[in-house]
Amino acid sequence: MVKDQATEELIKEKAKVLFFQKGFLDATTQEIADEAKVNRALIHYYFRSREQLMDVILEEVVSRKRARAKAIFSSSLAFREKIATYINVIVDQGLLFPYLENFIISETARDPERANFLCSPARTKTTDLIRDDLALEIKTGKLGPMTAEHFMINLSSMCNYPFLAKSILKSVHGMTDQSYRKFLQDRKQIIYRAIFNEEMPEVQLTPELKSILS
Amino acid sequence: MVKDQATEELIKEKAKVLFFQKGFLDATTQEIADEAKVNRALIHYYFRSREQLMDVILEEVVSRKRARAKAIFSSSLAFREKIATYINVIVDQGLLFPYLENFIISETARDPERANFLCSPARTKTTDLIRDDLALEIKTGKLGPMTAEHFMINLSSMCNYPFLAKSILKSVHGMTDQSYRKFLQDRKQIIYRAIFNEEMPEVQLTPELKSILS
DNA sequence: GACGCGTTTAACAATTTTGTTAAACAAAAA
DNA sequence: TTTTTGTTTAACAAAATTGTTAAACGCGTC
Repeated sequence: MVKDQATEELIKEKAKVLFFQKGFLDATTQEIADEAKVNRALIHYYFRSREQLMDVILEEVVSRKRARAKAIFSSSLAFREKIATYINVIVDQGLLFPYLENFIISETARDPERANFLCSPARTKTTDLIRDDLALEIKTGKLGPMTAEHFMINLSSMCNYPFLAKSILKSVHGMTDQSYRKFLQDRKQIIYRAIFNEEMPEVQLTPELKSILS
Repeated sequence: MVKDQATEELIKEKAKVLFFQKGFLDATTQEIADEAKVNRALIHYYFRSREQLMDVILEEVVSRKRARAKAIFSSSLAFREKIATYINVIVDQGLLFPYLENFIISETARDPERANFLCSPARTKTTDLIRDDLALEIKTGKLGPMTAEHFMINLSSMCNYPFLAKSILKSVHGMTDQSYRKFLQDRKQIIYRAIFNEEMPEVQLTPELKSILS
């Protein structure tokens, strides 16, 4: 026999619900166990320690994020379509898992070592995948001069920050949950136009790409 | 007699060092006491509970942030100079207190109630202070159409996110502490150009404004 | 049915962390 | 000098949280 894949997966899934959807970023092992309706000791049985459970979850979610980005940026889409798709995917994911970015940010801030082995510079970087396209945009004067790094960080800043600062934004601008969601939908257009100063195009995704991003 | 202002202040100051500069976002009362070289019970004597100490610190730092923004955006500077100044101030503050944003984000995420009484929509909002200027920029075609809210959030996203994601950015792009600081300095120009698509102007601050922002 | 094996549970132990309190201390007031 | 008031300390208590363990359980196999 092997370890019960189902239970192990259940624990991870329910922990993710707590972290990414309910926003209990410092949920205790007991709270995780409760959410999964299992005995707390099982968490230690399958993951040894709370720390290791966190590591597994962090690794999974960062991998997935990276896989998505890679799929988009190495697809056959036109450059601006890639960006449009990226914006759509990030914002949609944010709406689905509102605290996922908070989790990543807070875990990597708590222990920067984690970031190192999660995103070693040796990996395929999205910045490398867009460098040529970006250079062309800049050369033809369609975009101001900047490195691929700055470009990607501008992009992900505008996509992610509104989720990180959710409570503040909601209260400063007096938004309800509903108007906040509407606001985030609008941002897709806004972000694209902030970057390219033109309307965001409709993008047809290949079924293959669609499935990777779902 | 009154409570010893000096000791109370010392505790707050040292707590801020831990939170904002050293990045120990979940420092215990003992660690705070150690940093301030005082007995842990003093923290309870002056602030009653850890929670209340956190509240006081959060309130102070958000107030100060808001005061700065208000000073800039109600100054006599030209609109684009205001933005240039804002970018400079935020990035410089970030370099000085690298984890300050992490603190605000994580505290307001942990308990959204806090955000409500920190930034009630009744207050003077920076968005209101730029609305007219922004409308003019848009009307004259210098800027794509967007609300003041989206504009401000684009701006603060690009200013703040790089600090929040510090560890990830450093490790993805293989930066040292030094090259990361250089990178952030460069961003001032980059952010300004991303918004206005032109070089950032030199701004002369009035001595009064200078002192508020120091 | 008894055995073996992975899974699950309840109970326990250890640690960490917060909060309380009584007493010591320092300095100004009486 | 004694008293009073506010400050600081050490010791204690209580709660929360993580990690361990021995026993119970379910189930397929001998």
